[in-house]
Order: sequence, then structure tokens, then C-alpha cells
Amino acid sequence: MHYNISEIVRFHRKRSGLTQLELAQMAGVGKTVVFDIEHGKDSVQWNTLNKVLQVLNISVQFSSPLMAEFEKDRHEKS
Amino acid sequence: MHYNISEIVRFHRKRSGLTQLELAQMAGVGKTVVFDIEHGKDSVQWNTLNKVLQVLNISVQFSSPLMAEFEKDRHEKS
DNA sequence: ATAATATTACTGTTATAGCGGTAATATTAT
DNA sequence: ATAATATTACCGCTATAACAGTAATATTAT
Repeated sequence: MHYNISEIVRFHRKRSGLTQLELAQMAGVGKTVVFDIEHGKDSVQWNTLNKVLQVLNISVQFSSPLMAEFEKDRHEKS
Repeated sequence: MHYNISEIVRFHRKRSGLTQLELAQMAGVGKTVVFDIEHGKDSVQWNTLNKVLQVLNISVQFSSPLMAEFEKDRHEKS
């Protein structure tokens, strides 16, 4: 893997001048979640994590050797 | 966001010729998790999701306007 | 310095994610 | 076709994530 989310989130939060509480409120989650994420708790829920990441303007991409093909198949369907 | 994980996971699982049960066992999670993910349940835990993604060779990247700077700061520290 | 305020860290409770077991459905063989 | 097998979907139960409240720590002001 590469960098852990805890560091990424803390860095971005600090840079945006938000406290844990402010970030939590903007994301619509409990402050404990932000604390936990920044302390490396990876058992946070995916949707909960996403709420926080969205506030910080952090986007997520999935990649794999099959990804291009997936997107092709996916596009045919619509 | 872009494509949802449910489709990505199902596509990759099928392509690797695995059943939900097999994938779950390889990932070390319950079969219910794989089922739930493929049915769009985004309240799955982040670490649990990662276990499944790793088996399917799907990697995750985080990006943001500040990401380059973060990595620079991060590298100075070590 | 000390007090006041802001921020972060910890704790107990409640809602629920993940689990194994079972039922339903799909697939394959005869 | 029908039976046998494989796969997926659904169920209660238990472990725990998320929450609000409180305590501890850091920051700022006087």
C-alpha cells in the first residue's frame, strides 16, 4: 500500500484550517470518527470515510489491470 | 464519485472465476460481506473492503490539489 | 505566571456490520 | 424433463463502530 488515510486526512484538515469538530460537523458525522481516522483506525465505515474525504476535497480512484475493460463494458450498457 | 464499488467488485470477481464464497474465504471475511458489497451496501468497513479489493488486485488512490505537497512534506520526515 | 477558551482525547451506551446457518435460486448432469 | 450440485440471497445473533458527553490537553489572552 502507500500512505495511510490518517496522515492524509490530518494534513488536509490542518491545511483547511478546520478543527476535528468542525470537519465532523461539515461531514455530518460524529467528532469521534475524525479522531479515530486520524489515529489510524481503519475499521471506519466506507461511507463514513467518504463523507469526511468529500469535505476535504479528496477523491478516490480504483485501478486494476482490468479496469479499462470494465469501463468499456460499463459504457456499452448505458 | 464515479463508478460504484459494487459493480467493480462483481466484475472483477466474475472475471477471476471466483464465487462470492471463494472470494470471501480468500479475503478472510464472511461471505455476507461480499454479497453486501455487490449489492451496494456502502456501510461496509474500510479495512474489510480493502481485504476484498486486495484479492481482486484492485488498488485505491487518493488524490487532491494538496496531494503533491502532502507527499513532499511526508518525504522530508523520513 | 494564571485564567479563559479552544481543541483533542477518552468513556460508556446504542445502533448496526459482520458473522454462520439456512433458504432460495441458478447451473449442470443424467 | 428431474435430480444433484453450485451459487447466491436472506435470517437472527454477537461483536463493535459511531455517537454524545466528559476529561484532558493545548492555545491564547491578560
